[in-house]
Amino acid sequence: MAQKIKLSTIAESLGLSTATISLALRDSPLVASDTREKIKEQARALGYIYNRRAASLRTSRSGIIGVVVHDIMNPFYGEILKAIETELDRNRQTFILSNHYDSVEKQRNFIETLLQLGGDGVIMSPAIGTPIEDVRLAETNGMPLILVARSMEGTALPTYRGDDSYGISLATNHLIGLGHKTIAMIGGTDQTSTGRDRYQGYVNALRKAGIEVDPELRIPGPRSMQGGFEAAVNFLSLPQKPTAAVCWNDLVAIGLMNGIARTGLVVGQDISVTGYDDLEQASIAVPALTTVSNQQAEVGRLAARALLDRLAGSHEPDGIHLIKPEMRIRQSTGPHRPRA
Amino acid sequence: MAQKIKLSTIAESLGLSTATISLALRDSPLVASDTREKIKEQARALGYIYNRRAASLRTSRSGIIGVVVHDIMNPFYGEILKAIETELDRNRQTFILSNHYDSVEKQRNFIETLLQLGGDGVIMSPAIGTPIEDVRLAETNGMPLILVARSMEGTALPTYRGDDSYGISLATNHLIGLGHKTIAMIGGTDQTSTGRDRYQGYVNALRKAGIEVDPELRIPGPRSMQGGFEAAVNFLSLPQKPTAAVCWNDLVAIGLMNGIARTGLVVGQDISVTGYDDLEQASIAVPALTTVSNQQAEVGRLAARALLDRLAGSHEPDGIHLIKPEMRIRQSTGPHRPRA
DNA sequence: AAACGGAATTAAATTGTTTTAATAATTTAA
DNA sequence: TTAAATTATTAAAACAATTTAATTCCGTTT
Repeated sequence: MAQKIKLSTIAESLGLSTATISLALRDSPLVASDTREKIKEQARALGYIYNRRAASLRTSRSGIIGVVVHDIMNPFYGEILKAIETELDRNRQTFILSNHYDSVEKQRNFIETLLQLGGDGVIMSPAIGTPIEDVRLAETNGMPLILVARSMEGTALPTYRGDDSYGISLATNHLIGLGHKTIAMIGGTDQTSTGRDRYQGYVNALRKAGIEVDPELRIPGPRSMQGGFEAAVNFLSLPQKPTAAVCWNDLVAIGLMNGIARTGLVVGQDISVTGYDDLEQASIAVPALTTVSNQQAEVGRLAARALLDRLAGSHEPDGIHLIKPEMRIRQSTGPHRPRA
Repeated sequence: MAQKIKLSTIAESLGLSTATISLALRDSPLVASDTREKIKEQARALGYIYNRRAASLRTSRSGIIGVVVHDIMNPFYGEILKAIETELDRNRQTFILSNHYDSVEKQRNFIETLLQLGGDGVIMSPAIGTPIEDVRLAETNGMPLILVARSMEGTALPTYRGDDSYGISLATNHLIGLGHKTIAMIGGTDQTSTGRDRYQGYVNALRKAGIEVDPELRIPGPRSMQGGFEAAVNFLSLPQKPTAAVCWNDLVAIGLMNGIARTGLVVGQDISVTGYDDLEQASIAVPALTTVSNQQAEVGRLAARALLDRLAGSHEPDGIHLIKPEMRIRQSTGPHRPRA
């Protein structure tokens, strides 16, 4: 409970001014190197703690960057966040994390809080239905904004995400190549750009192969393991008797596989299933999941880099940057075999 | 890029002083209610943004609470975090989240950053080997600290976690009750309090049942799905031919089950497996996982509550608060059947 | 000895809010 | 009417740093 140590405490104890202390602690060449050392030593000895809010009040730079995504517990975002964290850490920026759970209001609250704290910038995966004003709010207050994983219509904001349409077409083509003709698409929503892109990729691949698109084979649903698990029953009782499923993501795929396994059918033989994302869990699942690597780490890294560059003054052109996904073939897919 | 709107901007535009504006915006009864309304309206119209760092410089309250755990991507912590988030949100506190990945240095950096930002308090799940000075650092600078999920020897800090010893003994007793005698314990470490407690619970249950404890049956390892998956081979080739495994947590258990399934053995019949935590995934796994609910949500909520209460001035007694876990019996465990 | 130049240090203004004590304006009581 | 009490508003001093322009202190050079 000793009184707070501040610049002036150090200054007085050494018979110097706060200006000198401030400069010295930030390694300014303006102060003689031996004084500098003496000051740093004293700061350490006294247990001085730099007061960022006082500093940032003066400099209007806080070193805080906000990151808001749908759900940090979702491993897909988790991997992106890890990459962002690494990149920001390396540049000694503090980051504040939040979920918006697709609530526009929660997202706006976050942006407001960040503005109040003097945040230097935001990386966000916009909530479904994000109004353009919320983006403006950040911008007009001088807080640059980068989008990640999802894009937003009607803005020219710098955006980093996987090429979903291409990625899903990879998975679909893989199944077509194995002889499957009745391929369902499980999970997810059409309310996000990602959703529309993924569905489009699936449709495109089928069309190109001359397979007719049957809207009944699209089973939307939660993007979670639970969602996939619950979709299994619907999927298996479709009158079209699909022999393969393209899933929204790995979580849905694993849930679906578990659901199918409960009925005694063998995934990879009776039914083929593909995932999306290539989470850590994908290679461990039983059977090991054929999926598409969405390059989360790269997406996150690029987004963070883009923000840091912008803060450093460089002004790269805005626009959507699509990262190319890659196919990972494992045991959950196999040659077509008609269903009983 | 219009100039910053601050209290004085509003003050001038209305011919009042900043003092009045400041008071009005915070609903002080000192200012007449019609002036108050006029001021709020004007603030809205001008797009005023409250500058928290200026305010907190004056009040030395920032509204920021730090939370640092081993790994936010780990669903176990995820569920705790979600509960903390809910509770803090409700009290309009901003929270800053970080992983320490059991690096004492990363953890200390976090504490320091938080101090610099004027954080009001910290909730942490201490990294393995956290030195007492790091805790003192927070305390001597007036930042109260609450431990969650793990405890720390030699401190009387308020701590909220599950009763691990009791929880694991529930699982072990369940297996003993099914007739199993050779029960391995898979995953985790003995370097944390949690680790020691869990091992103790296992040992106690065996002893009480008159079963000799064989240290060879303890296979420590990473607390991840991958860890469990890789432990499967070791587990199955133990000369003692265990028929059951108590796993560190659900992730390890699911990994282990997957590993076992790859060899053709059937979990729940040939081998019984228990998890710990009762994650969402547990009930979906194939077979559905018998596990122990660690009451994460309750643990997180209580920890957040404790911190908020402390910040509000109440001084509840310190010490460890153990939350009682509960058994969830599903299909991954079954009656003893000797191995070939 | 005066003038100069460079290096090291500092005075003082600034950042945007909160708060206390003081003042001004209004109402009530005597 | 005046004094007292109440209500509304504000001046000015914090809070802890940064930064610019000014100052002091040297040793050199003329």
